[in-house]
Amino acid sequence: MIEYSNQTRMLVSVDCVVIGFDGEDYKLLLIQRGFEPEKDKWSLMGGFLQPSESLDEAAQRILFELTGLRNVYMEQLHAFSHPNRDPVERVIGMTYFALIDIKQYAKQLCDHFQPNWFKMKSLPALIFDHQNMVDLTLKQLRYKAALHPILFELLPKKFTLPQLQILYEGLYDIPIDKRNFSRKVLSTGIISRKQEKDKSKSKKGAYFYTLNQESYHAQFQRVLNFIPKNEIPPSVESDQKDRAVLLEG
Amino acid sequence: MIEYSNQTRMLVSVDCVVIGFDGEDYKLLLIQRGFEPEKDKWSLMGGFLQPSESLDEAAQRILFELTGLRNVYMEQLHAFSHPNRDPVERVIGMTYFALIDIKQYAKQLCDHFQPNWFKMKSLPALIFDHQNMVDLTLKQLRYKAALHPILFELLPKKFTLPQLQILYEGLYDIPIDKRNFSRKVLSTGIISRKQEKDKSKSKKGAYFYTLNQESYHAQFQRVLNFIPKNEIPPSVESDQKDRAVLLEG
DNA sequence: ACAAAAGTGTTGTTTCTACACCCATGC
DNA sequence: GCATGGGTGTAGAAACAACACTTTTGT
Repeated sequence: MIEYSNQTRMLVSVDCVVIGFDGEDYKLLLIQRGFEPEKDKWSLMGGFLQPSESLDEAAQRILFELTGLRNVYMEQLHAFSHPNRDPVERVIGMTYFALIDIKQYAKQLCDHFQPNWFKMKSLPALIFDHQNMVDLTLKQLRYKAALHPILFELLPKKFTLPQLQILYEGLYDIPIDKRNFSRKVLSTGIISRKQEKDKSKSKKGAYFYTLNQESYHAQFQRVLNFIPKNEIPPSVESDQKDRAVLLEG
Repeated sequence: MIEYSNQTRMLVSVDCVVIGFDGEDYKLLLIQRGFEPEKDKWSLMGGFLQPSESLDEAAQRILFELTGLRNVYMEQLHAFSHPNRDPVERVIGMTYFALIDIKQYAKQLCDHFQPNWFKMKSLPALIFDHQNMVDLTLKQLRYKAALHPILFELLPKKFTLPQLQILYEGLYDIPIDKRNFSRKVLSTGIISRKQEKDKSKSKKGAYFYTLNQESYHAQFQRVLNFIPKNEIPPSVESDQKDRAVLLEG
């Protein structure tokens, strides 16, 4: 048999929601769409799935082509499939999300396509249903980060406890008690303190920490509790796949 | 513009992992594939995405066509996309999973296609990558059920605490202390005791309970803890989307 | 009367939250 | 010397796990 008869074939796009954190705000990486329709409007990093690649491979390829980044934390999130989501023709939109160290990106920036960071709180209008993809990513991120140490993916190799705390406070838009927070994080053993201090933000300076890779991977499956239970946002439902894959370039 | 040029269109299939529980064992609903290749081999409930329907709609349609069931708990799980996963041609496999009350199904059984229940522990060989889909579903179910009261979807309207406990014990293959278990479950307020008892399994009889819909939906987002923390299987990673949608037929 | 399953309470341990002061430094 | 942000400890409350006996009733 050569093919299935009487069935409709359709395009499959991969759209990557690329999230960064600059120490203060969550940022989203957007690009100006290079072709019609909606040419020059802001869009997620996207492209069409090619015949010889899997979705994971396509997501990596697209991210690399548009940003120059590899070896980034990435997950398949959800398929958006409304028949008219793309006005041109039927396109199934597979959403992936990526968490990246924004400074790492600054180095490797491939600005041929001039992607741009926008503050998550003030995004421009996005094409098609891309805003839905972003919304779902944030929901997923809030859910997952409440249970697993995923946010470390957004930080540079060396980071401080105050930085980490701001990261969590920003995601849930809540204040967190620093004593309880540091006790919880340190008790897991996933980070270790360095001699060195970051003096850029205070006179006293804050100790740098680094991730313990082994402990990090071990803890990843465990259900943690960095966020006070009552603060886990009710909008966050359940659901999840398990696929925390560190895609390898 | 009429269509995107120079891009490859492909088939999209929807495959439903339909899970039931008969009071003792987890069961999987399989069907004998109706067309070549692999005709008459055991397969998940599947079909091709049609031009006018979304994936959610396709999943509902397929489940209904093959089993006669509507209004069933269903989630989009993951897209399987290896280029050669179907030997005939490129097909993107969208996996959904459904949890159903097996007795409800017995009533509404549409046996035109003769689907068959198999014990999860002794499945026949499945076509293509369907076993991977089942494996991922179980992983997801174990993860999610440890945090959210999702397993109630597998029980009939009226059920007993011993039944519920067997359901949890079976999923994780662990024994659970019935005193702690009942205290935890009851303290959430998601079920209420009826006068009536189930005397089919003991002389003394076990009280029937029913779900409190309001409380159930309210609790659904909360992170629960029916399973002792150390028993949450380490194989279960993180990841999830949030999409606990009760698809409406 | 006894076997089989259902139901229920207590205790010690751990984990959580709430909360306030001293420290180090650059200016 | 003082303002700024960084670091640390304790105590009361809540949640958890471990554990064993009594109840019901069909035979």
